[in-house]
Amino acid sequence: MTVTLADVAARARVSPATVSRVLNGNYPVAASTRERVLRAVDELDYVLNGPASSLAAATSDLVGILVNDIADPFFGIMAGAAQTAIGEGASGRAGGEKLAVVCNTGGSPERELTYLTLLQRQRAAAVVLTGGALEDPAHIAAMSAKLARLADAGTTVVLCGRPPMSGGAVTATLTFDNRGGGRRLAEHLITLGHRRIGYVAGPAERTTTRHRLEGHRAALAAVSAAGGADGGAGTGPVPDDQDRLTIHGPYDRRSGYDATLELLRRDPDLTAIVAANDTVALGACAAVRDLGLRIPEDVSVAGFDDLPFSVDAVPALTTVRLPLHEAGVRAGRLAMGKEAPPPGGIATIGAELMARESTAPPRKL
Amino acid sequence: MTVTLADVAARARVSPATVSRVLNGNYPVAASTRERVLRAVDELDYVLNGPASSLAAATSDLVGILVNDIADPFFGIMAGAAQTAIGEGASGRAGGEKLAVVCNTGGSPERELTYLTLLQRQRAAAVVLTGGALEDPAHIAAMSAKLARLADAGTTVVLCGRPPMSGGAVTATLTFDNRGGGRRLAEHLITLGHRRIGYVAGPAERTTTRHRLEGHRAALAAVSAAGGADGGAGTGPVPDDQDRLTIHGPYDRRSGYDATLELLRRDPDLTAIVAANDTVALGACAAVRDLGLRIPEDVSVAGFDDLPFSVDAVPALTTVRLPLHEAGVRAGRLAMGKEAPPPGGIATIGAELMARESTAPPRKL
DNA sequence: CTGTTAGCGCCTTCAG
DNA sequence: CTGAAGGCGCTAACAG
Repeated sequence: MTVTLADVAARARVSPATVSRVLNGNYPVAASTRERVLRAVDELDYVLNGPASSLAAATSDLVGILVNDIADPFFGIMAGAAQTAIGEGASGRAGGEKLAVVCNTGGSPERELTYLTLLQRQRAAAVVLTGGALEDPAHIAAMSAKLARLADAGTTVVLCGRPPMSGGAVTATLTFDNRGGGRRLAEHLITLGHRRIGYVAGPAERTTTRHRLEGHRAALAAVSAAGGADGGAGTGPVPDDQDRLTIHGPYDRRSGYDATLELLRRDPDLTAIVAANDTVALGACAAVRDLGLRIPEDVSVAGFDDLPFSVDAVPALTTVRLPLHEAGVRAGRLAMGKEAPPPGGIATIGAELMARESTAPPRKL
Repeated sequence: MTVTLADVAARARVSPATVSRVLNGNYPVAASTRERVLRAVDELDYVLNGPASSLAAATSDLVGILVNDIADPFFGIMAGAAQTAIGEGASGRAGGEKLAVVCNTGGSPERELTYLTLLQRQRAAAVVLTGGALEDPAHIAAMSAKLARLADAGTTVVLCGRPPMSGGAVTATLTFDNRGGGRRLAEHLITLGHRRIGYVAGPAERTTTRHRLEGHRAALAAVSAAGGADGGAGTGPVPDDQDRLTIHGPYDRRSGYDATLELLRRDPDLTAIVAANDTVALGACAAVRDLGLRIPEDVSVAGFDDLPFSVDAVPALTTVRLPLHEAGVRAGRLAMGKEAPPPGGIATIGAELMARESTAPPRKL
């Protein structure tokens, strides 16, 4: 029924071994012979049997890219970039094409592990893990173990937009400067004069959430430490119990909407809201408006990530730009071994403040 | 080095065949034996060799989901839903999990074909093609041939959000009513009194683009046909040369921005702009504002798809809702054979008008 | 219910 | 540069 390598060999009047060699292009073959084989392949419409060749060669051309939420452009942009970087470089049709493939964990630790097992089962050539990680110790241990096993089965492991992991299983790590971004964003607001700032954080237990929040609080703490001197420039002191001004929730607009309503209820004097990311910020904006308040005159709002739609928000959203595309491309190249890992295996990717119209000095009281 | 099925068999003191049977769970095995085998699997940390089992069984647990642009939530939502529908149903750890995997073609016909070949090579269990198709005859022929080959190699083929293809290779098709959606959106504008409507279309040669545009024009043609009677209700007659009021471009905000500027230059009396999708509409809104015009007082703007951010646009975007999540889930279930194909293999999925604040009656002249 | 026996289709030494 | 032979790890009939 299905045509095999042997059929091609027969038609080209060579041995199966020769056909294999021209198909893999990793061994010298006479040009005329190659020609003949290629023609036979075409005529027979032959397609290599992946499982068979993976079995024999003990490797496959599968590369897995794990994302937390495929419907979120944050991941879509990185994954698309990585996939492109992995897929290209193979000319024409058959070559050493890798099958770059994205797996959506939905943020579930079980699914993350399951996908890794499935990928291990397929003997994947490489695995790229994107986005923030869960901080649960049990899960971290399970992940480390799994990655270690993948690594010594020959799978390259790359982390993209995720903090470094201990244990030598990871080939390269590209980590975002979420802490620095959070800090710069807070400093921007502080400079504008804000002191009472509400924070709609991402899901608890996630590294991204924690780092952004830490940066934010560090900047505020610096103001408090400076005391009356600097504090006087803004609208009063920095509130003591930051926890009361922080609400955790998922990375969606609903969370931003609900949390903002609650935050403004807890403290109607808030002059600014910082959101976990741009999507959440959109929800926050909607809530502020529904309360009859203006942005930024009454309340400033800021996001994180600088997704494509953020510049078109009204008013244009102040946010922190992460070079998602570049990071994805680099992760893809790293996974393919097309690029040397950074010194120490870890590279930190900068986060740049994008000050736009959704933030302004607080209204004079 | 790596532990194999035989190792597990030895440790559990059974034959390899028995181990295989408990792992695949498709054959009766005594509970006590199963227990013993499972324990051995755990102790040895055994992971099935995918390629080997695919080779022997002549099938694999890979399911491919092809998307045109993974960074676009339109595809992300469908793909995520499909992936979830495919992945679930397998309890615990090892079971008959499918590896649902998304492949990003970037809208390139070559990559679409390449991915199909790669999936064919892996002997994928099913393939889901999402989103609009290219109308190039050569590409259609190549796709039909490729899908036919996949189908008779036992791969299930499902189309999701894509028009039906001739040839019996496709198991099921879920097609969006883009034409009806385009028509209803235009009718909405016409009812409001608009007659001079600019249209920022998607890429030429794509079915989605054509269908939405056809619906739009059909509605306008109906007004023209009605003549002065109905035409008198709006701001003048429907312009003759619709082509002049239509500009094609990619599905991004930049395209919406640039095209809107050009459209308004060509005809400053335009009272409404319809965009190919919501992302494009955002760009159109930005252009309208940058021109110093108000939405919807001076110019109405409408999108298509109803992506999550559209309700938070300012003003909230009038658009056409496509049930992307539901369609994705259904496509996933169809691909897994968990659901019977619709009668005739084809189901049309409705598109619902979401009238919001970005559209209003045109300003009186 | 469980063991035995053959391959699945290809890659990879090893000769020539 | 090319052919011959063995085996990758697993599943699928068959027996028992």
